[in-house]
Amino acid sequence: MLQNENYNTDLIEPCNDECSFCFLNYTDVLGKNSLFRGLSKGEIGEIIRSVHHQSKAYSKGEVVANEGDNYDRLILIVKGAVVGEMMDFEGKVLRVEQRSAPETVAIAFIFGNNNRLPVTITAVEETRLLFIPRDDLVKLFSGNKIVLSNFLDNMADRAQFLSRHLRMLGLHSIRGKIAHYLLEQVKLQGSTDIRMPHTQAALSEMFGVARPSVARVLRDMNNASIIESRGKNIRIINTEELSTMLS
Amino acid sequence: MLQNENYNTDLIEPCNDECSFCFLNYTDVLGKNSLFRGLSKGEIGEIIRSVHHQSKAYSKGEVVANEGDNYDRLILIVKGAVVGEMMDFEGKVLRVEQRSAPETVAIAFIFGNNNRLPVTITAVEETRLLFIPRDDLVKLFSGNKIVLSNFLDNMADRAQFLSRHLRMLGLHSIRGKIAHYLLEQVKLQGSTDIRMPHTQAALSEMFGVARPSVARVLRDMNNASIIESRGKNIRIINTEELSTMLS
DNA sequence: TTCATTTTGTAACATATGATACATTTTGCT
DNA sequence: AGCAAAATGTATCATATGTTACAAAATGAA
Repeated sequence: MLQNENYNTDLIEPCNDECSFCFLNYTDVLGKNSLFRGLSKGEIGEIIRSVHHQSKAYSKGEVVANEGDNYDRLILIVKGAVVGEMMDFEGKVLRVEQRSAPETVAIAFIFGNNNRLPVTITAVEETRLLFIPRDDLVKLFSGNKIVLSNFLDNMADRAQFLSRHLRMLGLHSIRGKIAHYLLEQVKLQGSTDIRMPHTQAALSEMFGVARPSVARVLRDMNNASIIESRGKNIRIINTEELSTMLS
Repeated sequence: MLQNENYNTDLIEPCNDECSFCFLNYTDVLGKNSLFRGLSKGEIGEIIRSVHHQSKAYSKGEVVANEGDNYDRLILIVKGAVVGEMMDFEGKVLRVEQRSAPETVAIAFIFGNNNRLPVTITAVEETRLLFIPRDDLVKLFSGNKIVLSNFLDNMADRAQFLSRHLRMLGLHSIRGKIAHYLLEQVKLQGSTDIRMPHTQAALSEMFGVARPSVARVLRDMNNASIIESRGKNIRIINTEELSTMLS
């Protein structure tokens, strides 16, 4: 198992008072992070300046943190994207979520009585993360009701996401999962002509199924004239039929 | 679908200043709720007295709230137990969790941008619940750092639970799920001679599988001399073999 | 103790999905 | 444009699981 050599568990030293790197480079993207919604750039800059924090770059494929690691800090994505995955010892992967700048990472697990990371976090492209330790978060909450409120909203949104994922995994067959995914993409892309943003391998990891089984279901939907697919490009022909697969 | 006739969405009127019913009857059980860990009974009584709240009784089988309902209050179980389940339109059920006094209910979903209940909550025995609206919670947090800290821990614990459930549903076959359950019961009951606290029907709903399939896997484990089962009474014979099913 | 209800056990068959292997097509980099 | 790597497509067979029905055993209430 990869050792956590990049994820320092020691207290993070703050940048110096003139840390122009963080202030100048990150307040723009942090301003778009829902944790700071309702705050001005000046206020965000003041927050970054006043808390311990660390900025670190990761290359594509590099592990940020491992499943089971102690998790007691806030991670903000200021550039790039990461994926969170659960794995068993036989190499099977359950891909939970990909998060991109300017979002947070695994915000729901910072507190609690057994706050260990339930997923392995890996950079999927050149990525830069900003770390803020939990104690500094708590202080921040004391002094800033807006950040606390935003934090509670963020945690709740993550719990909602986990519940939806739970529902999809526990109530649907492969066909139901794929139908759900396609309908969601139709909604997101605003058209019945969509291009899947995930490979079939990624879909199989999201749904906990075998990759050739995903291909087979897509082919069967083709043959049943429910969709018309060419690789990642898919035209939905029978939206209602897809919907009935979700019942 | 059952109408939500018992779950008033109007602002909850507080008990009067001499609400002996709540103070005398509930501070004992509330004192055992992790939300109030670190507080004295006097402090808890003062909290209950100062927030809007409502107490309501439910009979066995009565629906407390439906999946999809707006969810903007704290529910504390002062007596009895409830179950949270997801359902599709064909009657398939995914049982997420049963919660008992003195625990909270669905604490992770009170805040957020789309705070709808992801489960239907039903009383599984004679049950009494205490409701506190979200706005009063927010005020409580302002004045009490301990309750805020406990609340964040509670939310994080629920997120951990959802993640473990997600992992179990997404990475394991039926055999893996049952093996996991049996090993967990061994741990909880402190013996390899256990009595399943759930019926096979309940297990099938927890795992999202068919009830006769649960029976078949248990029989197969019997035949393979991994367990020795008589109804709900199970003796684990080959703990290592069960463990390998979780890899 | 009795009895109705609930739970468990099981069979038979159908369907779904996994596993493995490999060919073909697409994509991204140089 | 070319080429290597990644992704998709597909076949075949095995295994897992669902469905339906019904019998037997266990449980809880009277």
